[in-house]
Amino acid sequence: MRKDSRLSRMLHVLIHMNQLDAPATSEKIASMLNTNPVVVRRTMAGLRDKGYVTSVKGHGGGWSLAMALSDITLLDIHNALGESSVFTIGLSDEHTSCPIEIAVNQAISDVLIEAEALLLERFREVTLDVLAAGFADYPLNQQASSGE
Amino acid sequence: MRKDSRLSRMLHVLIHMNQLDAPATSEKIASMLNTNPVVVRRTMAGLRDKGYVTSVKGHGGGWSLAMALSDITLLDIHNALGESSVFTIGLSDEHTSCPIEIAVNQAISDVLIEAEALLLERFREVTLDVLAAGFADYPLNQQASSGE
DNA sequence: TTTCATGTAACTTATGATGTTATTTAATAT
DNA sequence: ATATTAAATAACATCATAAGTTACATGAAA
Repeated sequence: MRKDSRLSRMLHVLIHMNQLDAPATSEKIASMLNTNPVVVRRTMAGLRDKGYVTSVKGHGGGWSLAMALSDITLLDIHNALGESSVFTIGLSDEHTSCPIEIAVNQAISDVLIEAEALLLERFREVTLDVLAAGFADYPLNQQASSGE
Repeated sequence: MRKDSRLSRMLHVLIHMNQLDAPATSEKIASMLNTNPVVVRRTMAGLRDKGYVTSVKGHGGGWSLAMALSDITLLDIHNALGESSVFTIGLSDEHTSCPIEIAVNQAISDVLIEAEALLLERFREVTLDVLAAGFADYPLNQQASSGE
Protein backbone atom coordinates (compact mmCIF):
# COMPACT_ATOMS: atom_id res chain seq x y z
CA MET A 1 0.00 0.00 0.00
CA ARG A 2 1.19 3.46 -0.87
CA LYS A 3 3.01 5.47 1.77
CA ASP A 4 3.01 9.21 2.30
CA SER A 5 6.51 10.38 3.20
CA ARG A 6 5.72 14.08 3.09
CA LEU A 7 5.99 14.43 6.87
CA SER A 8 9.47 12.95 6.97
CA ARG A 9 10.58 14.93 3.96
CA MET A 10 9.21 18.27 5.15
CA LEU A 11 10.76 17.86 8.60
CA HIS A 12 14.06 17.12 6.94
CA VAL A 13 13.74 20.22 4.78
CA LEU A 14 12.69 22.51 7.62
CA ILE A 15 15.68 21.52 9.73
CA HIS A 16 18.07 22.12 6.85
CA MET A 17 16.39 25.47 6.17
CA ASN A 18 17.20 26.47 9.72
CA GLN A 19 20.89 26.16 8.89
CA LEU A 20 20.67 28.48 5.89
CA ASP A 21 20.94 32.25 5.93
CA ALA A 22 19.01 32.78 2.70
CA PRO A 23 15.65 31.55 1.44
CA ALA A 24 15.65 28.10 -0.14
CA THR A 25 14.09 27.98 -3.59
CA SER A 26 11.57 25.31 -4.54
CA GLU A 27 14.10 24.27 -7.15
CA LYS A 28 16.79 23.58 -4.56
CA ILE A 29 14.43 21.81 -2.22
CA ALA A 30 13.12 19.72 -5.09
CA SER A 31 16.57 18.57 -6.13
CA MET A 32 17.35 17.69 -2.53
CA LEU A 33 14.22 15.53 -2.41
CA ASN A 34 14.60 14.15 -5.94
CA THR A 35 11.31 15.65 -6.93
CA ASN A 36 9.73 18.58 -8.70
CA PRO A 37 9.52 22.28 -7.73
CA VAL A 38 5.77 22.33 -8.23
CA VAL A 39 5.33 19.42 -5.87
CA VAL A 40 7.44 21.29 -3.33
CA ARG A 41 5.32 24.43 -3.65
CA ARG A 42 2.17 22.41 -3.33
CA THR A 43 3.36 20.79 -0.12
CA MET A 44 5.02 23.86 1.39
CA ALA A 45 1.85 25.86 0.73
CA GLY A 46 0.16 24.03 3.59
CA LEU A 47 2.98 24.93 5.96
CA ARG A 48 2.88 28.55 4.86
CA ASP A 49 -0.89 28.73 5.42
CA LYS A 50 -0.31 27.65 9.02
CA GLY A 51 2.50 30.18 9.50
CA TYR A 52 5.49 27.84 9.82
CA VAL A 53 7.25 29.13 6.72
CA THR A 54 7.06 32.16 4.48
CA SER A 55 7.50 32.40 0.74
CA VAL A 56 8.88 35.30 -1.25
CA LYS A 57 8.66 35.74 -4.99
CA GLY A 58 11.27 37.04 -7.36
CA HIS A 59 14.99 37.64 -7.08
CA GLY A 60 16.46 36.22 -3.89
CA GLY A 61 13.09 34.76 -3.07
CA GLY A 62 12.18 31.30 -1.86
CA TRP A 63 11.14 29.66 1.37
CA SER A 64 12.17 30.58 4.90
CA LEU A 65 11.30 29.38 8.38
CA ALA A 66 8.87 31.74 10.08
CA MET A 67 9.61 30.61 13.64
CA ALA A 68 12.16 28.78 15.75
CA LEU A 69 12.42 25.01 15.40
CA SER A 70 11.69 24.80 19.11
CA ASP A 71 8.25 26.27 18.45
CA ILE A 72 7.27 23.63 15.90
CA THR A 73 6.19 20.09 16.75
CA LEU A 74 5.85 17.01 14.60
CA LEU A 75 2.11 17.31 15.17
CA ASP A 76 2.10 20.86 13.78
CA ILE A 77 3.63 19.72 10.51
CA HIS A 78 1.54 16.57 10.37
CA ASN A 79 -1.61 18.67 10.72
CA ALA A 80 -0.41 21.27 8.24
CA LEU A 81 -0.02 18.56 5.60
CA GLY A 82 -3.73 17.93 5.97
CA GLU A 83 -3.89 14.18 5.59
CA SER A 84 -7.25 12.88 6.71
CA SER A 85 -6.23 9.65 8.41
CA VAL A 86 -2.95 8.05 9.44
CA PHE A 87 -4.29 4.54 8.86
CA THR A 88 -4.50 2.32 5.82
CA ILE A 89 -7.33 0.47 7.58
CA GLY A 90 -10.79 1.57 6.50
CA LEU A 91 -14.35 0.61 7.34
CA SER A 92 -16.90 -1.10 5.14
CA ASP A 93 -20.07 0.63 4.08
CA GLU A 94 -22.06 -1.90 2.07
CA HIS A 95 -24.73 -2.49 4.71
CA THR A 96 -24.77 0.49 7.01
CA SER A 97 -27.87 -0.76 8.80
CA CYS A 98 -26.61 -4.31 9.34
CA PRO A 99 -25.98 -4.69 13.09
CA ILE A 100 -22.99 -6.91 12.42
CA GLU A 101 -21.35 -4.39 10.13
CA ILE A 102 -22.09 -1.69 12.67
CA ALA A 103 -20.56 -3.70 15.50
CA VAL A 104 -17.50 -4.62 13.46
CA ASN A 105 -16.91 -1.06 12.33
CA GLN A 106 -17.45 0.26 15.84
CA ALA A 107 -14.88 -2.13 17.27
CA ILE A 108 -12.28 -1.25 14.63
CA SER A 109 -13.04 2.43 14.89
CA ASP A 110 -12.61 2.41 18.68
CA VAL A 111 -9.14 0.95 18.28
CA LEU A 112 -8.12 3.31 15.50
CA ILE A 113 -9.26 6.32 17.49
CA GLU A 114 -7.29 5.24 20.54
CA ALA A 115 -4.15 4.45 18.54
CA GLU A 116 -4.36 7.70 16.60
CA ALA A 117 -4.78 9.68 19.81
CA LEU A 118 -1.58 8.14 21.15
CA LEU A 119 0.25 8.85 17.92
CA LEU A 120 -0.83 12.48 17.81
CA GLU A 121 0.05 12.92 21.48
CA ARG A 122 3.56 11.62 20.80
CA PHE A 123 3.91 13.82 17.74
CA ARG A 124 2.90 16.77 19.90
CA GLU A 125 5.71 16.03 22.35
CA VAL A 126 8.52 16.31 19.80
CA THR A 127 9.82 19.70 18.68
CA LEU A 128 12.03 20.09 15.64
CA ASP A 129 15.01 21.50 17.50
CA VAL A 130 15.37 18.16 19.25
CA LEU A 131 15.77 16.46 15.89
CA ALA A 132 18.22 19.03 14.56
CA ALA A 133 21.76 17.81 14.08
CA GLY A 134 20.55 14.24 14.39
CA PHE A 135 20.84 13.98 18.17
CA ALA A 136 24.57 13.28 17.84
CA ASP A 137 25.62 16.92 17.96
CA TYR A 138 22.99 17.78 20.50
CA PRO A 139 24.19 19.07 23.93
CA LEU A 140 23.07 16.07 25.97
CA ASN A 141 24.88 13.67 23.68
CA GLN A 142 28.13 15.58 23.42
CA GLN A 143 31.28 14.62 25.25
CA ALA A 144 33.28 17.83 24.80
CA SER A 145 32.97 21.64 24.83
CA SER A 146 30.90 24.03 27.00
CA GLY A 147 32.92 22.80 30.02
CA GLU A 148 31.37 20.11 32.22
CA MET B 1 -5.29 8.14 0.40
CA ARG B 2 -6.61 4.69 -0.33
CA LYS B 3 -8.16 2.67 2.47
CA ASP B 4 -8.10 -1.07 2.89
CA SER B 5 -11.46 -2.27 4.19
CA ARG B 6 -10.70 -5.98 3.93
CA LEU B 7 -10.50 -6.40 7.69
CA SER B 8 -13.93 -4.91 8.25
CA ARG B 9 -15.41 -6.85 5.36
CA MET B 10 -13.92 -10.19 6.31
CA LEU B 11 -15.02 -9.86 9.93
CA HIS B 12 -18.50 -9.06 8.69
CA VAL B 13 -18.46 -12.13 6.46
CA LEU B 14 -17.09 -14.48 9.12
CA ILE B 15 -19.79 -13.54 11.59
CA HIS B 16 -22.50 -14.06 9.01
CA MET B 17 -20.95 -17.41 8.08
CA ASN B 18 -21.32 -18.47 11.69
CA GLN B 19 -25.08 -18.14 11.33
CA LEU B 20 -25.26 -20.40 8.28
CA ASP B 21 -25.55 -24.18 8.28
CA ALA B 22 -24.00 -24.66 4.84
CA PRO B 23 -20.82 -23.38 3.18
CA ALA B 24 -21.02 -19.91 1.67
CA THR B 25 -19.91 -19.75 -1.95
CA SER B 26 -17.51 -17.07 -3.13
CA GLU B 27 -20.34 -15.98 -5.40
CA LYS B 28 -22.69 -15.30 -2.47
CA ILE B 29 -20.04 -13.58 -0.40
CA ALA B 30 -19.08 -11.45 -3.38
CA SER B 31 -22.63 -10.27 -3.95
CA MET B 32 -22.95 -9.46 -0.26
CA LEU B 33 -19.81 -7.31 -0.52
CA ASN B 34 -20.63 -5.86 -3.93
CA THR B 35 -17.50 -7.35 -5.36
CA ASN B 36 -16.17 -10.25 -7.37
CA PRO B 37 -15.86 -13.98 -6.50
CA VAL B 38 -12.19 -14.03 -7.47
CA VAL B 39 -11.46 -11.16 -5.13
CA VAL B 40 -13.25 -13.08 -2.37
CA ARG B 41 -11.19 -16.22 -2.99
CA ARG B 42 -8.03 -14.19 -3.05
CA THR B 43 -8.79 -12.62 0.30
CA MET B 44 -10.24 -15.72 1.96
CA ALA B 45 -7.18 -17.72 0.87
CA GLY B 46 -5.16 -15.93 3.53
CA LEU B 47 -7.65 -16.87 6.23
CA ARG B 48 -7.69 -20.48 5.06
CA ASP B 49 -3.89 -20.66 5.13
CA LYS B 50 -4.01 -19.66 8.80
CA GLY B 51 -6.76 -22.18 9.57
CA TYR B 52 -9.68 -19.86 10.31
CA VAL B 53 -11.82 -21.08 7.42
CA THR B 54 -11.92 -24.08 5.12
CA SER B 55 -12.82 -24.23 1.47
CA VAL B 56 -14.47 -27.11 -0.39
CA LYS B 57 -14.72 -27.47 -4.15
CA GLY B 58 -17.64 -28.74 -6.18
CA HIS B 59 -21.31 -29.27 -5.45
CA GLY B 60 -22.34 -27.98 -2.06
CA GLY B 61 -18.88 -26.52 -1.66
CA GLY B 62 -17.81 -23.09 -0.54
CA TRP B 63 -16.36 -21.51 2.58
CA SER B 64 -16.94 -22.50 6.21
CA LEU B 65 -15.64 -21.38 9.57
CA ALA B 66 -13.01 -23.76 10.92
CA MET B 67 -13.33 -22.70 14.56
CA ALA B 68 -15.57 -20.90 17.00
CA LEU B 69 -15.86 -17.12 16.74
CA SER B 70 -14.69 -17.00 20.34
CA ASP B 71 -11.36 -18.45 19.24
CA ILE B 72 -10.69 -15.76 16.63
CA THR B 73 -9.49 -12.24 17.41
CA LEU B 74 -9.40 -9.11 15.29
CA LEU B 75 -5.63 -9.43 15.39
CA ASP B 76 -5.80 -12.95 13.94
CA ILE B 77 -7.72 -11.75 10.92
CA HIS B 78 -5.66 -8.61 10.59
CA ASN B 79 -2.49 -10.71 10.50
CA ALA B 80 -4.00 -13.25 8.13
CA LEU B 81 -4.70 -10.49 5.63
CA GLY B 82 -0.98 -9.84 5.55
CA GLU B 83 -0.87 -6.09 5.23
CA SER B 84 2.62 -4.81 5.94
CA SER B 85 1.83 -1.61 7.81
CA VAL B 86 -1.29 -0.05 9.27
CA PHE B 87 -0.03 3.47 8.60
CA THR B 88 -0.20 5.73 5.59
CA ILE B 89 2.83 7.55 7.01
CA GLY B 90 6.12 6.50 5.50
CA LEU B 91 9.76 7.46 5.91
CA SER B 92 12.02 9.23 3.45
CA ASP B 93 15.05 7.53 1.96
CA GLU B 94 16.76 10.13 -0.22
CA HIS B 95 19.74 10.64 2.06
CA THR B 96 20.05 7.62 4.28
CA SER B 97 23.34 8.82 5.71
CA CYS B 98 22.18 12.37 6.48
CA PRO B 99 22.01 12.66 10.27
CA ILE B 100 18.97 14.89 10.01
CA GLU B 101 17.06 12.41 7.89
CA ILE B 102 18.11 9.66 10.28
CA ALA B 103 16.94 11.61 13.31
CA VAL B 104 13.64 12.56 11.69
CA ASN B 105 12.94 9.01 10.57
CA GLN B 106 13.91 7.63 13.96
CA ALA B 107 11.53 9.99 15.73
CA ILE B 108 8.63 9.16 13.43
CA SER B 109 9.42 5.46 13.53
CA ASP B 110 9.43 5.42 17.33
CA VAL B 111 5.96 6.89 17.39
CA LEU B 112 4.60 4.57 14.71
CA ILE B 113 5.97 1.52 16.51
CA GLU B 114 4.39 2.55 19.79
CA ALA B 115 1.02 3.37 18.20
CA GLU B 116 1.00 0.16 16.19
CA ALA B 117 1.80 -1.88 19.29
CA LEU B 118 -1.20 -0.37 21.04
CA LEU B 119 -3.42 -1.02 18.04
CA LEU B 120 -2.36 -4.66 17.74
CA GLU B 121 -2.79 -5.16 21.48
CA ARG B 122 -6.35 -3.84 21.27
CA PHE B 123 -7.09 -5.99 18.23
CA ARG B 124 -5.84 -8.97 20.19
CA GLU B 125 -8.33 -8.29 22.98
CA VAL B 126 -11.42 -8.51 20.80
CA THR B 127 -12.85 -11.89 19.79
CA LEU B 128 -15.41 -12.20 17.03
CA ASP B 129 -18.16 -13.65 19.22
CA VAL B 130 -18.28 -10.35 21.06
CA LEU B 131 -19.10 -8.59 17.80
CA ALA B 132 -21.68 -11.16 16.74
CA ALA B 133 -25.26 -9.97 16.68
CA GLY B 134 -24.04 -6.41 16.98
CA PHE B 135 -23.89 -6.34 20.77
CA ALA B 136 -27.63 -5.68 20.88
CA ASP B 137 -28.66 -9.35 20.91
CA TYR B 138 -25.73 -10.36 23.05
CA PRO B 139 -26.51 -12.00 26.46
CA LEU B 140 -25.28 -9.15 28.59
CA ASN B 141 -27.36 -6.67 26.65
CA GLN B 142 -30.56 -8.68 26.60
CA GLN B 143 -33.57 -7.96 28.78
CA ALA B 144 -35.62 -11.10 28.20
CA SER B 145 -35.52 -14.93 27.80
CA SER B 146 -33.38 -17.67 29.41
CA GLY B 147 -35.16 -17.11 32.78
CA GLU B 148 -33.72 -14.81 35.46
C1' DT C 1 12.77 45.83 -18.43
C1' DT C 2 14.87 41.59 -17.82
C1' DT C 3 15.42 37.88 -14.75
C1' DC C 4 14.10 35.10 -11.12
C1' DA C 5 10.92 32.78 -8.30
C1' DT C 6 6.35 31.68 -6.48
C1' DG C 7 1.13 30.61 -7.55
C1' DT C 8 -1.88 27.87 -9.80
C1' DA C 9 -4.49 25.43 -13.26
C1' DA C 10 -4.56 21.67 -16.34
C1' DC C 11 -2.86 17.69 -17.80
C1' DT C 12 0.08 13.26 -17.83
C1' DT C 13 2.28 9.45 -15.67
C1' DA C 14 3.06 5.81 -12.30
C1' DT C 15 1.61 2.66 -9.00
C1' DG C 16 -0.99 -0.55 -6.75
C1' DA C 17 -5.41 -2.35 -5.45
C1' DT C 18 -9.45 -4.13 -7.40
C1' DG C 19 -12.04 -6.22 -10.95
C1' DT C 20 -12.44 -9.58 -14.92
C1' DT C 21 -11.82 -13.48 -18.06
C1' DA C 22 -10.37 -17.91 -18.94
C1' DT C 23 -8.84 -22.32 -17.77
C1' DT C 24 -7.84 -26.09 -14.61
C1' DT C 25 -8.95 -29.07 -10.74
C1' DA C 26 -11.96 -31.55 -7.92
C1' DA C 27 -16.29 -32.92 -5.71
C1' DT C 28 -21.23 -34.15 -6.00
C1' DA C 29 -25.58 -35.23 -8.38
C1' DT C 30 -27.99 -37.57 -12.06
C1' DA D 1 -19.91 -41.95 -17.08
C1' DT D 2 -20.79 -37.20 -17.40
C1' DA D 3 -22.86 -32.92 -16.34
C1' DT D 4 -22.80 -29.48 -12.96
C1' DT D 5 -21.00 -26.88 -9.38
C1' DA D 6 -17.44 -24.34 -7.18
C1' DA D 7 -12.64 -23.35 -5.76
C1' DA D 8 -7.56 -22.35 -7.56
C1' DT D 9 -4.95 -19.65 -10.17
C1' DA D 10 -2.83 -17.15 -13.93
C1' DA D 11 -3.09 -13.39 -16.92
C1' DC D 12 -4.91 -9.27 -18.08
C1' DA D 13 -7.84 -4.85 -17.65
C1' DT D 14 -9.64 -1.07 -15.04
C1' DC D 15 -9.70 2.49 -11.66
C1' DA D 16 -8.27 5.69 -8.10
C1' DT D 17 -5.13 8.84 -6.74
C1' DA D 18 -0.67 10.57 -5.59
C1' DA D 19 3.14 12.42 -7.94
C1' DG D 20 5.13 14.56 -11.75
C1' DT D 21 4.97 17.94 -15.66
C1' DT D 22 3.88 21.86 -18.61
C1' DA D 23 2.32 26.32 -19.22
C1' DC D 24 1.32 30.67 -17.96
C1' DA D 25 0.31 34.49 -14.64
C1' DT D 26 1.96 37.31 -10.81
C1' DG D 27 5.19 39.88 -8.50
C1' DA D 28 9.80 41.31 -6.69
C1' DA D 29 14.55 42.60 -7.32
C1' DA D 30 18.66 43.52 -10.18
